[in-house]
Amino acid sequence: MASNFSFDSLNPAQRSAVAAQDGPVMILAGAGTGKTRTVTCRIAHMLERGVPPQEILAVTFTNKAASEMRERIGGMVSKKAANEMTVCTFHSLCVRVLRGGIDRLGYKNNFSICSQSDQTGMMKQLLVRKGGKDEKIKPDAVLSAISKAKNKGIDPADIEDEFISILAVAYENELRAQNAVDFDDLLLLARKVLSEHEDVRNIFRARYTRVTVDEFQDTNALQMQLLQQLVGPPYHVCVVGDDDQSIYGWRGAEVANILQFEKFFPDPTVVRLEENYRSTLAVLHTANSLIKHNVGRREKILRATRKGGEPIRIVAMPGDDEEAEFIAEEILAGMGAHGTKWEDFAVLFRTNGQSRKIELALRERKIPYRMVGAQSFYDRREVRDVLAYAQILAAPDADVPLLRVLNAPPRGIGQSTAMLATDWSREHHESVWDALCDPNFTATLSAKVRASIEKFVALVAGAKNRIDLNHDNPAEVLEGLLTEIEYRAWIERGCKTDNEKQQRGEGIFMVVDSLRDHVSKGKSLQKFLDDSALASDREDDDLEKKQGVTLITLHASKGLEFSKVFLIGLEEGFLPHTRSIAEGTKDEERRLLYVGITRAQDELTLTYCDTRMKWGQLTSCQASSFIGELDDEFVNFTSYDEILGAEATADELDDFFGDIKGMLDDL
DNA sequence: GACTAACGTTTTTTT
DNA sequence: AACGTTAGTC
Repeated sequence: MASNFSFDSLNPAQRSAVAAQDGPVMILAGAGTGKTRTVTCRIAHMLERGVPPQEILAVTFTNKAASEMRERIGGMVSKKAANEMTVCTFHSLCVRVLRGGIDRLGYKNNFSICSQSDQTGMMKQLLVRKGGKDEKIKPDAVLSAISKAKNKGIDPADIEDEFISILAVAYENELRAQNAVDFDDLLLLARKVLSEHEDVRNIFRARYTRVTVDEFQDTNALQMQLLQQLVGPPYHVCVVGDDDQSIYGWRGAEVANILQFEKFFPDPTVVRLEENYRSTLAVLHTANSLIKHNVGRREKILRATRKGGEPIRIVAMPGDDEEAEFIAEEILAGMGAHGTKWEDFAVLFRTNGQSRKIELALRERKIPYRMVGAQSFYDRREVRDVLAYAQILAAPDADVPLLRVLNAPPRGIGQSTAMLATDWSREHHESVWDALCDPNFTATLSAKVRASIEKFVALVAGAKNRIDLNHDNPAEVLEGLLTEIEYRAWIERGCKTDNEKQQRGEGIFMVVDSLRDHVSKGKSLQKFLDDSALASDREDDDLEKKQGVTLITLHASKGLEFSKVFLIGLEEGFLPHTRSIAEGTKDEERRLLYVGITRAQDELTLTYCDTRMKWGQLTSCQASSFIGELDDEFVNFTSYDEILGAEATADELDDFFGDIKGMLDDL
């Protein structure tokens, strides 16, 4: 097989990772150590050795990562081989398992997947129904508790908190009644099918003889169990990750998977990639000095291949306004250097709310910028509506999407009617759709409402028949339906600005167009809905093609790199975040800062403020205790005033910063 | 059933 | 400060 990579381009550690082809392998890949290159080379080598591409499975965390990996391998070996491999997320792998085998667990094979917003909608209703109004608890909090329980293998009925348990049981019943599964169920049920049905398990074990898992530090307990079902002896499994970059513990990621890998697979070959090609020694030394404060990690020290570098600046700011001004001015000044591009700069922050002032300051100076992952495409109202229409065309029994569009646009079926229909459906153990179709139910309503319901039922049933019986193009049917109900006109009426009008119109168009695209590739409406439910919201090319300074949360920055990084708001309460201190997860906050620091290739500036506007109120802030943990060999302490040339003798400044450093050390 | 006014809330985010 | 939610009114 033709291949386009050579061992010569790899360092010894990377080479041994590529060479370790058999049995369990764990690659501990520190930040910037050429992880992706190593993994793709390893798979390319696998193909070169004659492993059939169909037998290779690579699991990633996001769809984006999956397509990137496929592309890179395609660049090294043949495109054909790359396309014959399975590269996907855990969840889409599970959909593959379940679309074929879920009937063994008593579900119908045309189950629908509950998205995040579907789940929240369902839980909101359950809270109302179960009298959760007085218990001041939010739907998302309940769902997160249920998710954690599911991941730990706890039965909903056995959840300790009684009220959560009641809700969890009701939630499970609700899903079951709608023949729907949530994201956790995908993993849970796939594991169940594989563990309880030897024939299914053997099919998959024979199908995939070589398994690679990327971003292994982000996997949860359930994903680990699934992996164990999927991989049998002789355990040709390779996991890649970095425990120091585990920042998703709050949503169930188990660092234990990587810390105790040998417990799950026997005698693994462990390879450490510690040679960093990304950052200067100054950046790396500072990052190392921070992460050393975490206990119970896989000991590894990143070595810089790039010596020296600009010192790290830690800048004290009087307030968040000055912080924003300062960064904007620094970017302008930095652009003076020859060959510098806007894309070289990134501003990293802990919470999305912190970006606002930065945005304003950049906009004032006409500095182009791109916000990563702020408003997700699939959270947009019109997108959710149109998808809901598509969902009920595929399966009208899905209550959540049905209720969503029942009166959007308004057609005389309001909340009270929706309530009656829901109650009726529960009493008769059927879906809301069934209730709407049931003359016994509609007979209980006023003639006016009955007429509205009949019209709606005819509308949906008609469209569905055109797809199912007539085999019309689902995209055209959906578009026709939207036109008929004048959906777009209704949405536009609710817009305040022309810009918003255009945005919403585009959203509608994009969903329909995406469906049309799927259909043209021979995929079903069902497949389109699966993909949409599992899609990462990073509305792909759009953001990547955008030019400008990057504004991004620390979480979203993992895996990226920038020449010049500003990390703002290094204050106690933000980083570490108040809530994480309460939850006792300060280690993870330290890793978060570590991830942020290691994004920088050349220059790094950390800032903190004395005061900050918080919820419309001026509050005073304290420098983050993490600052005191940084080794100061390559660190330059300074302040807004000093940089702006305020009067101060060198001695005074030394004393001042000596004091601050002393105070921080005492913390 | 639709519209408006007061109210309360506010970490990170993928599947 | 800004957003979404809810309660009250027409």
